[in-house]
Amino acid sequence: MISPKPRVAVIAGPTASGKSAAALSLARAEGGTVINADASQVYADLRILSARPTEAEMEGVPHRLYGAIDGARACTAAAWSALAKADVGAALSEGRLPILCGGTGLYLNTLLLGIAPVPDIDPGVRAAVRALDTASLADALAKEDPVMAACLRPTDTQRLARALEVRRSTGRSLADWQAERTGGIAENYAVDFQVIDRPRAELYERCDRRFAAMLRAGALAEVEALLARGLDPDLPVMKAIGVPPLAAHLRGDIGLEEAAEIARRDTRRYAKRQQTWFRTQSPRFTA
RNA sequence: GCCCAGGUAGCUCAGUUGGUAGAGCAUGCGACUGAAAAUCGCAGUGUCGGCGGUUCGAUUCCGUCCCUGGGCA
Repeated sequence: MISPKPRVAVIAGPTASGKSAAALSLARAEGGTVINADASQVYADLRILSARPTEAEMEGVPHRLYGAIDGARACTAAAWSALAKADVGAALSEGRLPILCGGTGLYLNTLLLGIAPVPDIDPGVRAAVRALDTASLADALAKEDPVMAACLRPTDTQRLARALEVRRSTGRSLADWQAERTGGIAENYAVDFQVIDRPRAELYERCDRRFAAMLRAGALAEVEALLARGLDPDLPVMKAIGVPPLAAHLRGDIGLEEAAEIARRDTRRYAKRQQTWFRTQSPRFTA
């Protein structure tokens, strides 16, 4: 006797495509709980700049993982996945439809398909690795893990650092770890995966308009408050789109219009990357 | 009206001691396994302001005209 798998909805797509609105209407129609799948919207410090839905918009519909993590901490794909997994289960046990909504493809793939079961990295190792510059990372990795070094470009700072910290902290190559993927939930559910997209020009226009609205809504004050915390500039919150240029403006380094220009540009680039991701990296589920 | 500085890729500019040109940014395409709104890769484009002249050959030298900016009147 096979019981039908519970349904889990996923609404993915590039930024400013209208995912949140789509998730809301689905949630209202079917009694759902919206679970954030966006790497920046998880941070409490980024309400405006991450385009988190407002209290008024969320009215009457349970929302999870929006602003759930303090900006002083770095979320990760696996950490988010664990939280989301719990919220999916909780929603189902309440008889509600879990609706994963967001634009971070890596997070969604981690939750749905699993990820290499690499243990936590030793903090000392991590600190030492991240202190290295790109060339040193490439050199070190070539010596300590030639297999991974061959897989990566010698300019890809972030992946080089990840590969090196894994090798040093676990004694195994990341290539070995990645041969395995664990923790994916897709098999246990009927995944209703949909990508919301729009023509490039229209999407870019929406991005531009939305950034102007963010400024009107107090984006500068949000960045000012963030800066006042004196956090490590390498933290994800500090690197979210719009934060670096607005911070530069608040420091008096660039004009507001220049800062806005950079933020709009970065948003457009990001939207493009997301379109490529969802086109080529989305899991295919057959109903 | 005169003098000076410029007119080269969508933008800002570099360059060619004469052999039809290149960076950055933008744009397009892509990669993506624990920082992913991150990190990284690839690609295209030009009547080199117009018209003449010199030359085997002019975007480059000369003349002239037009346009822009600045200065002087």
